[in-house]
Amino acid sequence: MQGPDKDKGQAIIAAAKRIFALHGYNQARVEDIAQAAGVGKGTVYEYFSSKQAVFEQVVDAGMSQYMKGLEDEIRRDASPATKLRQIAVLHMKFVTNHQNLANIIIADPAIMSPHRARLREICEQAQDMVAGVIEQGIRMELFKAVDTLLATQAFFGILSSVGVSHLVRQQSRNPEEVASLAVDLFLYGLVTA
Amino acid sequence: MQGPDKDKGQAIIAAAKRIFALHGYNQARVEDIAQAAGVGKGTVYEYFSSKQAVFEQVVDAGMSQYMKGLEDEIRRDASPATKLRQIAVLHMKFVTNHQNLANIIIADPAIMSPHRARLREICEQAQDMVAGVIEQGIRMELFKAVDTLLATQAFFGILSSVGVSHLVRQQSRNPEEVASLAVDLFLYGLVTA
Amino acid sequence: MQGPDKDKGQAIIAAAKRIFALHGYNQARVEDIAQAAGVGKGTVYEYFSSKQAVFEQVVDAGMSQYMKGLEDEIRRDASPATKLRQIAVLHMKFVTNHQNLANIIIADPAIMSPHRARLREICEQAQDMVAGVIEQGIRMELFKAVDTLLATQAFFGILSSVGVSHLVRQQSRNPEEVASLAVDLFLYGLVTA
Amino acid sequence: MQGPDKDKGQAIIAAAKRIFALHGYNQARVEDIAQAAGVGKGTVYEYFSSKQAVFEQVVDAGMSQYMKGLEDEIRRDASPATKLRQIAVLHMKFVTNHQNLANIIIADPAIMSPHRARLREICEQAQDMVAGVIEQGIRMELFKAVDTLLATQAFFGILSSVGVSHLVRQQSRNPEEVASLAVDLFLYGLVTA
DNA sequence: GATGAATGAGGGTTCATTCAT
DNA sequence: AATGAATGAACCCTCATTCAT
Repeated sequence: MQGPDKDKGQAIIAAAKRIFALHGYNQARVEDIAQAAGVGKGTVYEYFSSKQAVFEQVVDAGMSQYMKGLEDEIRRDASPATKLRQIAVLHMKFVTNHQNLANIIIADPAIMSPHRARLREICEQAQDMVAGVIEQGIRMELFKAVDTLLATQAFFGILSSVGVSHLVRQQSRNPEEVASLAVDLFLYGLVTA
Repeated sequence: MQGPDKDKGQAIIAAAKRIFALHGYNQARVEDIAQAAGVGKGTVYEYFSSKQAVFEQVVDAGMSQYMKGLEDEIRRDASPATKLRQIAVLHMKFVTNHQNLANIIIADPAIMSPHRARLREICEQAQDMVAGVIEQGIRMELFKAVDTLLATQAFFGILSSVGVSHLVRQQSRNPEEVASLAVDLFLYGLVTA
Repeated sequence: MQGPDKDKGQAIIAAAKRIFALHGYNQARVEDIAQAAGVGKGTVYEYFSSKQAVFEQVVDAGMSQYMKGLEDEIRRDASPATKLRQIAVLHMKFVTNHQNLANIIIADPAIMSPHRARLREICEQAQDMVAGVIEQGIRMELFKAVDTLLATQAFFGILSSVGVSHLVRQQSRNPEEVASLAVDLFLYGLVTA
Repeated sequence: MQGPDKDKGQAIIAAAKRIFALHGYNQARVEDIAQAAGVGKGTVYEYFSSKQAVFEQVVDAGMSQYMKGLEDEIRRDASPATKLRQIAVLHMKFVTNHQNLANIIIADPAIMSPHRARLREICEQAQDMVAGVIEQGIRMELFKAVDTLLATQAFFGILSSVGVSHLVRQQSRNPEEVASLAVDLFLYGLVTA
C-alpha cells in the first residue's frame, strides 16, 4: 500500500484532503488529487490501492491526530471543566482544519462502509473519553446528574455547529475565543442565574 | 415538465427522500428512485427535469414544511424558553424525518449549487427566527446577554447532534423527551447551581 | 365519403413533411409531428404503425405526386427540348416544395431501408422517362449522341443543385425562370457558339 | 507498440468517416467508430470532446483537403475550360471518397449547426473560386454571359449527381473519364451544333 | 519508481411506442 | 376514435483503474 517515498504519499494525502473538502468525494477526481499533489495520476495508485483508500487514509490521518490530542488532554491533571475547555479548543481546531470531511462521511453512506465500523468505534472512543470527563464531574458533584451520552453529544454538537459557522464562514475570531464562549454556554446555560 | 398526477409526483419525492437518505446523492440511481416509487425510470422524467431537480424538490419540500412549522411556533404566544422548547421538538422531528439530507447538501458542494444561495437564505431565516426568540429572552432579562448568533448556532448544534445520535441510531426514546432534555441542558447548563 | 379519418391522416402527413424537412429525421420527434398536425401523440399511431412508416408515407405521397406530373409532361405532344423544359419546372417546384427530404433519405441509410428498393425503382422510373425523352431527341438528331444515363443524371443534378441554391436560399426569382435558365445551360452549354 | 498520438487521432477520423458514411450520423454509435478504429470507446474521448466534434473533424479534414486541391488547380496556368476540367476530376474524386457526408450535413440540420456558418463559408469560397474561373471565361468571351452563380451551382450539381450515380453505384468507369464526359456536357450542352 | 494513454463499466437522459381511459 | 401518461431500450459520456514505457 505504502510506497517507499513517504513524502510523496503524505503530499497526496494532504492534496486529497484539500480536494475532498473542496469538491466532495464524488466530484473529486483522482486526476485532480494527483495534480494538486504535483504527481501523475498513476502515481496515486503506487501509494494507494484506490480512491476509496486515499479517502480512508485522509480520514485516518485526521482522526488519529485528533485522538492523540484528545488523549493528551484527558490525561492532563485538571478539573473536568478545564478539560472540557481544552478539548473544545482541540475540537474547534479540528473542525476548522478538516472542514467538511466529516459531512462527506455522514452524507455518503457508501463511502468507507467497510471501515465505517472502525470509524464509529473511533468516534465512540472519543465520545467515551469526553463522557468519562463528564462522569467525573458528576461524581465530583460539579455537574448535574444528566444523561452523560446526551451531554457528550450536545457538547460535540455545540462545538461542531459553532465551529463550522464561526470559523469556516466568518474568520473574524480565533478558535480559542469561540471555543471558550461555546463552552461557557454549555457549562452555565442560557438562563440567567 | 410537471405531469398532472400530483400523487405520482409526491410518491417520487417520497421515494427519492428515502433513497437519497439511504445511499447518498451520487450512489442513488434514478432507477432506484423510480423503483422505490413503483414507477418506470422514464416516469421520473415526466415529473422532474433531472435527478438534480428531484433532489432539489426533496429539499424544498422538507424545508418549506419545516419553515411553516417554525413560523407557527414563533407566532405562538409563549415565553422564550417555552418557544425554544417547542422549536426543539419541531427540529428534532425534522432531523429524525429527514435524516442526513442536510449532510448531503453540506458534503457535496456541487449539489444544489445554483439553489444553494436560496437554501442558505432559508436556513438564515430559521436562524433569525430563533435568534429573535433569544433576543427577546435577553431583553426580558431571562437569558444572559450572550452573542445571539453563537447561541442560536449552539441551539441547532445541540439538537441536530443529539437528534441524529439518539433518534436515528437508537430509537429508544421519543423525540419530545429527548428534545426536552437537550433544551434543559441548553437553558440551564451542565454545571450545578 | 371524405371521413374525418382521412383528413387527420393527411394532416399528419403534411405536418410530418414540414417537421422532417425542418429538423431532419432523427431530430423530428413524433410528438412534434403530432403537435404540428394538431392531434395527440397517440393518434399518430392510429394512422401509422411507426415513425418510420410516417416518413415513408411522406415520401410516397411526394413521389407519386411527382411521378404523376412527370407522366403528364412526357405524354404531352411536344419537342424533346420543350418536354425537358416542362419537366425542369416540375422538378424545380418539387425540390422547392420538398426541400431536403431527398437528402434525408440519402443521408440516413437506415431510413427506408426496407423500402429503399422500391424508392430506387421509382427514381429509376423517373430517370427512365427523362432518358426516353433524351433518346428521342438523339434519334431526331436534335441532341448529341451522349450517354443518356449520364445526361439524365446531369439534368437532375443541375436542377436539384440550382433549385436548392436559388429557391430555398434566395427567393428572389420564381421557379419557372430559374428552371428555364438552368435548362438553357443544359441544352446549349456554357461555351460560346 | 502504439504509434504517437496523431496516428491514433487520424485512425479515429478515418474510421469515423467510414462509419458515418455507412450508417449516417445518428445511427453511427461512438462504440462502432471506436471499434472500427481498433480502440476502446473511451479513447475516442481522449482525442475528441464529443461525437459531434468527431464529425466536425471528419468534415474539416475532408474540406481542407478539398480546398487545398482546388486552390492548386485554380492557381495553375491554364484556360478556363481546362481548369474546370481539372476541378471536375478533383470534385468527382472528392464525391467518390466522401460519399454521403455532405448529405448528412444537409439532411440533419442539427448537425454542425455551430460550425455551419464556417462550413457554408468554405463552400462559398469553393463556389467563388469556380465562379472566378467562369467569369474569366466570360471576360475572354469563351463563355456565354450567363449568371455565374447559377452556372457555378449547375457545375457542382452535374458533378455531384453524376459522381454519386456513376461512381458510388456502379464502379465501371474511372473518375477522370466520367468527369470529362460531364464537363463536355456542361461546356457544350446537349443540343447538336 | 513514475507516468499518462487507454480502457469500459456504469448511469443520466431521450423518445418511440404502448395502453388504459 | 383519441389521448397522453407511462415505459424502458438505447446511447453518449465520465472517470476510476490498469499497464506499457
